[in-house]
Amino acid sequence: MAAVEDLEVDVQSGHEYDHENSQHAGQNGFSGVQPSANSSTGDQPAVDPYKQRHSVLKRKCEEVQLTNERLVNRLHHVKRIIRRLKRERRFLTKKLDDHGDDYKAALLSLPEEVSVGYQYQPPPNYQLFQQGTMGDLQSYPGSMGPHMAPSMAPGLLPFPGSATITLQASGKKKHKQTKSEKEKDPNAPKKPANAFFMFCQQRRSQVQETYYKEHKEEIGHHELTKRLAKSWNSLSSEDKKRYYDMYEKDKERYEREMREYTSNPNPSATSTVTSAHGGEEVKVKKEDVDSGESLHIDVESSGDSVSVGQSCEPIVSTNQFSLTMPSQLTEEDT
DNA sequence: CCGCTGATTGTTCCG
DNA sequence: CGGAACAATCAGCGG
Repeated sequence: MAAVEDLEVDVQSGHEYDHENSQHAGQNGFSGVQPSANSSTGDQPAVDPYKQRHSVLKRKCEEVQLTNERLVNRLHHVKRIIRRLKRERRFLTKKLDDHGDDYKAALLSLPEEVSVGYQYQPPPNYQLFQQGTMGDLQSYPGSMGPHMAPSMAPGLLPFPGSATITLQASGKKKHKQTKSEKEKDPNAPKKPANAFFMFCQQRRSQVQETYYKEHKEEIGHHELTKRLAKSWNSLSSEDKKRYYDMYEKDKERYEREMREYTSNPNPSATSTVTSAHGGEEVKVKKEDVDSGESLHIDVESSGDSVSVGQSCEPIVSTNQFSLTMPSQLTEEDT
């Protein structure tokens, strides 16, 4: 990658030019083989300068290829580390929740510091860990033990920002051909939105409003998603439980619709039932008049299951609450 | 104009 | 078990 920039090579010496020297070089970069006053070309008539150049370039290409392979390996390794650390985080937060520890306040400052400079923050016990006085880390689920800390050292991620971007870009990547190509019926019931998505649907407009008040401009959707994720992560477990319950309700809805869909794959019937999905509920509450009808239809169509209707109510009520009490919600956001 | 991308977390499914 | 896909959202961008 970066080695491509340094392809100006002195053929005779094999050394790379620095940029100052290369200014004296010929325009084609072949100055090393150009006949000069001092070079006695007659001494080495058999050596083809182009072949020399070719071999040097070939060597350079191999080096670049090697570097790329190393980077790819490193990428896989870092991805594994990230997964393990996520597992560890889940484990630790669960433990802290079990102990009733108020760790959320301490966590709030961390993402900001990380987001500003992508500086690696060693965990509190990192020094103890390095000194070998903390063997407890081995008991973490998925812990890599002694290998974890060195691999997360800042020196191993020379381009912190780019590393993150690369991971995310490669992480998402393809939803092109594999599963979706099999049979993606547009009339099939939508998958249930998970707890975080439920949370997003509820809080999206609030965060948008808050941002607009603060910055006098519309929030970008990526920034919006980041903020939602941040506030989701700072949510207490009982607050999250609300949304997990909503997910369970929506899952019941999904399973019910799937049963109907598999037994009677009638496009018109299923499409109306699908409107009970969480995403529709959010759209609904934006438009006052239509919302009444939509909500009504949702509850009616759900028939025996009151669950969908129940899951609707908190959303609407919270949103109304947000409109009347914006200040408190702003506090919640921050 | 249509379709893809990205930013996020959590769940499910497949190899 | 790991990783991909997929749920919502929509501005921005490319073809």
